[in-house]
Amino acid sequence: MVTVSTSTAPVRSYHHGDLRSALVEAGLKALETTPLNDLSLRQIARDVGVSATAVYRHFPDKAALLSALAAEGIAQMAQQQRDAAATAAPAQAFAATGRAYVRWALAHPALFRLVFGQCQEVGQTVFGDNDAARMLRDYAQGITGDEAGAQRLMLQAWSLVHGLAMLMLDGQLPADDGLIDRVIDAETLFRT
Amino acid sequence: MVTVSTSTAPVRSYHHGDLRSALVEAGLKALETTPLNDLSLRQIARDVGVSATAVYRHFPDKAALLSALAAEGIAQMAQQQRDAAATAAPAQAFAATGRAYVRWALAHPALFRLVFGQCQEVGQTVFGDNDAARMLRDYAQGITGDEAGAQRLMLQAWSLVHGLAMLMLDGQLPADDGLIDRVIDAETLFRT
DNA sequence: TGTACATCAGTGAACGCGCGTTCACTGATGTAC
DNA sequence: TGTACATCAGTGAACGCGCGTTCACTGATGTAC
Repeated sequence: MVTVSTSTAPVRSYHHGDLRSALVEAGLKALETTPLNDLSLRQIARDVGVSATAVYRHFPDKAALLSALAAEGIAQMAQQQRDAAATAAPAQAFAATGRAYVRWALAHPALFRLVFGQCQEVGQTVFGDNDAARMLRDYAQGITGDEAGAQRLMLQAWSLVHGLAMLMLDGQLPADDGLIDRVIDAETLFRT
Repeated sequence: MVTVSTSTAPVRSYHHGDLRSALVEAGLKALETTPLNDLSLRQIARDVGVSATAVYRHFPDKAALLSALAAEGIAQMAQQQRDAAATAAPAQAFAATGRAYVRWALAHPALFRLVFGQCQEVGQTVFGDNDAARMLRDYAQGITGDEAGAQRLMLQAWSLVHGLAMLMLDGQLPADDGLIDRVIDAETLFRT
């Protein structure tokens, strides 16, 4: 990350914008092992090999750095869902997207919490302006016919997968892949 | 709470066990307005009018105090669900229990998070040894016939209400009573 | 009924901790002449 | 091709904060004789 420098001069090995990316990358990496509440600006700076104050050249405050991490998380999650939908059989696409949601949450617990966490300025409405969401909406529309029914189906599906993810993350349910498949089951779920 | 004492002697106005109850009560009250992460042992002691160290006469550490709060929360929540199930028409009891789950979460956000939160030693498996859970299991059994189907239905229902509660608490969905009713709808949900 | 004593629920002072953030600074970089 | 200079991304020291917890203590209570 940081080139070795024999002088005591400030490290200038980052081109414009590079430290920002490095901080985001380090933050995401830290979230793989550190609970969200324990993630500190100082630790991220340390991981990158830079003073804590350097962060303030690129983010107005800690919340802004977390926002950047959340944005990255949302993008990653959406990508994974799109992939899952694309590789599944059409009739399975809806359920496959839901399973991808839960699997992503289990693979990135702290980032998942950050994305959906209380931080008002971060999460906003995660869905709605999203390719995956549009695809799901179309799918729901196709099942139910009417728009109100599609809206309801969307909310039920989102609640279901979000709740399953949370219960597993919090240790209320075993984080078991088979269990995910059983709960998110296109055959028995949301028949109309 | 604390009787006025003119001397500088330690306040001895609590009979045996009373300070413990007072601490739990103050903790629950604090959670009505304080986010879970901001709840401190010192603040609870201050609210009761007692030194922070006095807490250690009744709880080995902060986690134990939080455990006591969580236990109280679980009991309250179960009671509310039982009431909801009892007053609903039989065909509506399942859905009514789910709505009570979400409404309780919205009414006690921080306590809800504590109950289901990451704290391993606190939450354990919240359901399973619970009257309400047994009632729901019987109900699910009646709908599906087979045991595996009942198990699946339980998990789907729990995930749905838990997810809805979380999404509303985290500001991803409006905390709207009508929305709860629309999403947890016995007519359209979990048909078999 | 008095007295000696063990118990134990309180006390305030102190500890170390890591945090987010501010401050005045330094020195490499790029540009204008 | 040199030189003067503005810019700005870094620096380390310092700030105040509130926390959970430990410590030696104090003094009211209840009991045994």
